[in-house]
Amino acid sequence: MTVFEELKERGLLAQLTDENEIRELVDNGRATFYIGFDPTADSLHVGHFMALCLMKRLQMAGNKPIALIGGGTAMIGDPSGRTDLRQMMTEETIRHNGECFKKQMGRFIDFSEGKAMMVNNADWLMKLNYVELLREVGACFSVNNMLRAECYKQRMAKGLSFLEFNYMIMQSYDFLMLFQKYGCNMQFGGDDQWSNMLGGTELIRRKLGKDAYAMTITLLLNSEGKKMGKTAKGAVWLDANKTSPYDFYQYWRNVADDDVMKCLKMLTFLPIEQIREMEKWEGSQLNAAKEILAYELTGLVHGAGEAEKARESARALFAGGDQAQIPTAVVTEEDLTDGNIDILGLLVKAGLCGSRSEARRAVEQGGVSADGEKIADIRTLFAGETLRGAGVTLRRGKKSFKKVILQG
RNA sequence: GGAUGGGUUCCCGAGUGGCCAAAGGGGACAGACUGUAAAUCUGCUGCAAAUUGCUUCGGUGGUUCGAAUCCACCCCCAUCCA
Repeated sequence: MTVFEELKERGLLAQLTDENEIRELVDNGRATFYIGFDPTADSLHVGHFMALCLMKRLQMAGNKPIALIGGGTAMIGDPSGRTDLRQMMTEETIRHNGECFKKQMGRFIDFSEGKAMMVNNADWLMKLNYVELLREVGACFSVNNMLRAECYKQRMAKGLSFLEFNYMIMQSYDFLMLFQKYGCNMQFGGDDQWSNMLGGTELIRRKLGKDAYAMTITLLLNSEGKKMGKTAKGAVWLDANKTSPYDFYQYWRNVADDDVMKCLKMLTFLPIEQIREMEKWEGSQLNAAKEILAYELTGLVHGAGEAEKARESARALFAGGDQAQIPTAVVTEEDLTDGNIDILGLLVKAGLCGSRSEARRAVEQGGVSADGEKIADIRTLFAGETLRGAGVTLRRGKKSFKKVILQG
């Protein structure tokens, strides 16, 4: 099976400018392609992960990836598919975020010896001259066409600033620069980037009379049509400090039945034959598929060791077993009053509840237990000494656990 | 620059002097049922030393015993006109 066929089989491809040409280039390792990542946060998230996986697959097939850090485009903010304007970020934040991105990407993509490269569009965008740009590039864009672009649709109702309107032009200019500098003949990105990407191929055709190609990756939506990798608390991050390996594991362990196979196909590197076998599973058997999915992804992002630990913790908590791997929180003497700490304070300290009020409700509704014993009284006290050594395993609801240990 | 309509809690959205920590819906959280799934039913959803107190309705001042609600100024958004 060729790379292209595999990508297709896995359902990763959404829109392509020229399927045959792209298949040719990609299957023969002749593509130099780029994917842009705007450093809008200090960590990559699941959405970026899909793109990185695609990069890796294509790299393994001999194509050359360029990871573009959008240090310049982040100064503007992509309005595509957004309902409101992004918060403007300072140059300093953007630079910091860019550095974080760089570090994380190095773990997925091999940047050694010309196998891949990383560039930052701040290098050329920041020094652009306004009038020059308008004459060189602005003349190639039709406002009429831009306004028709799908990516602005949502914003036409709520309002779109001129700043953001220019995003497409910046991204198109990136493609032109990469084409000229590095012979980059292809751009990949999320499906919401389609209009922006077409802007680039169009610009290259107009300025240079040459063909370049664009292809989008299917947005990973769950069965309810929402973007995956988002929780109520925000994105599922790849940085272990922002989303712990255990929480990351649990996110995938808990996907809906209807979404497991799709995730396995699109996100893991398991052989497609093996996934096809699993497709026959149904009912509670799917639970096993979810465990595989969670284990595989945690392994890819945090390493096999962490995946193993997360799986053990989960099994321990849900199936009863070795509890050594449960995520822990630490309290100190300062958190004690007269040598004790009450259940509400403990829940808050453990990070299981956001406030004492919330903790109170959790207890009152019968959702809290310590070492397997349900806590019924909100005034329950824990002597500091009982938290030493093995500590106490707190549970809130069905799925939130924390082991609390007293230190110092 | 002018006219009109707006800004309410995580989101949508009601509320136009006290009965308002603020209807209703969504989401989230918890309970029952389950397979760590979905659906369904129930509870719950500002903070706290918790039958009470404190902070919140774009911002700042003011009127009033009392303001999300009235007044003044300001900021922001949409629509139409220029």
